[in-house]
Amino acid sequence: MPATVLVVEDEPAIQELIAFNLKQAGHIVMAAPSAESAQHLIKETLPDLILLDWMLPGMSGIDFARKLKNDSYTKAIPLIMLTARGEEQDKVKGLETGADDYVTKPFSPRELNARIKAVLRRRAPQMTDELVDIAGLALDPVTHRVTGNGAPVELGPTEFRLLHFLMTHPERVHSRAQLLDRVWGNQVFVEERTVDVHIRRLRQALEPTRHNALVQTVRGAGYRLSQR
Amino acid sequence: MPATVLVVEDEPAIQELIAFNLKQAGHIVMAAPSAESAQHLIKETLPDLILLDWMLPGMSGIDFARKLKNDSYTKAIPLIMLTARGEEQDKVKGLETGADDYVTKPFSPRELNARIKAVLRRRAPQMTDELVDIAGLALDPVTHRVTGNGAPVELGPTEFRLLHFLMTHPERVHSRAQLLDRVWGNQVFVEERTVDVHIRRLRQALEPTRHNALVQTVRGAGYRLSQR
DNA sequence: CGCTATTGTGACGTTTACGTGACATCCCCC
DNA sequence: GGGGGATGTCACGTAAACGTCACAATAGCG
Repeated sequence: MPATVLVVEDEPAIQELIAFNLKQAGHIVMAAPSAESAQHLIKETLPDLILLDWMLPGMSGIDFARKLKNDSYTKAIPLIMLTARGEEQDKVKGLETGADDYVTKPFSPRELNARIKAVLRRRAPQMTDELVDIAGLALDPVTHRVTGNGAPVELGPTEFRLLHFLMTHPERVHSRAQLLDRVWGNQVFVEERTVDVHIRRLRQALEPTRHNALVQTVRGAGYRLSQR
Repeated sequence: MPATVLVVEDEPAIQELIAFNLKQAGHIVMAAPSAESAQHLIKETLPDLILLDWMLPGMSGIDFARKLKNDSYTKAIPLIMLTARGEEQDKVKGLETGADDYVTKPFSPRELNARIKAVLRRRAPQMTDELVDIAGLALDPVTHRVTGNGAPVELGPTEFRLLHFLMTHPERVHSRAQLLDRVWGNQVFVEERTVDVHIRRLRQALEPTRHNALVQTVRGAGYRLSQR
């Protein structure tokens, strides 16, 4: 949930205000006063989100936005434009910047945070919402329910995500590092052995329906979910 | 017949105008400035109606409409296209892609509301007006009344909408963010924990008839309405 | 058959998420 | 303009979930 946000804004006061708020919300903030200086910052750090002021010295925000959306390297980065009231009617009209949202100055910190959250949520990697069923073990991402041969299985959030990932990638060995990446998220610092503990908890929960045998240990490599 | 409407429109001025009018008419409004950003929003919130601008940055409104109508998941959602004057010759094309109606810019709020009402009446008998009954808990959207085993249940407006949404989308787990989108509207900036408070008030109101057990907490995920 | 690297397991302290009551504010109707 | 319901937010308590460790068990290897 904490994201790296690049703020491209030439007015120091506004820039600092935004930065302060974003930091409060737990995000990592980078700042650039112009499009030019923002360029290599983007290439270097690949922020999760860019806040781009409409009016900038040098290359305007519009042109910069267009440029970003034309570059395959930066195209996927969500973009929120900051516009001042009065600029919208004429200038926004007909533009094809590909911005994901707009915030009109003056804005409240709460509004900004909400919009950021919304934009980040929308590009969230949606794992398939389809029901997975392997050997009588069924996991439904929509209802968040797991059943073994019809009998309900109780899982904690992490065990649920772990099982979901294993079931959507069966027959394949996953190292602890890979599991940490895909199940925990790549920006967390946890011991690799923690995976073992959660695997155990998962097996324990699957024991009543004998489905625990599906979760297999591959010595020296990691874990695997397999029917055989 | 309050409905949740998604407005896909890239010009903030027009977007805000439409949103204002829809809210006046009692609808819940969500907005997205592009087809790409609208996609996730649709999957998450299942709006009752989509207002789609003809001209959009990135994927055009036409292509997006076609895509929506080809997806079984979104096919049933009524669609109204917004076209600018001079694009009229394309109306036919728009209707061919599966749009249920079109509105030409500039339009009057009255016209827009009328067309929305017509489309909703024609297309969505399942969501808007029908009485919902789950395990003896009955909710009537028309009379705005809720009864548990015949006994009246007193709810505030927000709790009513919350319960209505949960009852029309049962078994499914809804994150706090999704509930904020669907029950509050995503242009309202409210803390996620507020959902908890309203869930509690809802449970409290349902307590006398033991129907509070229908509202379940799914730790780390959200809330769910279920018989089991 | 014994040694060692690797994994299983139980326990424990800490963190996080949720439930709950209180409160301040807003808004509408009287 | 004032009173009451509705709403959003905060603070606090509790219970579940988490991560880590220590030690036991196991498998693989020579």
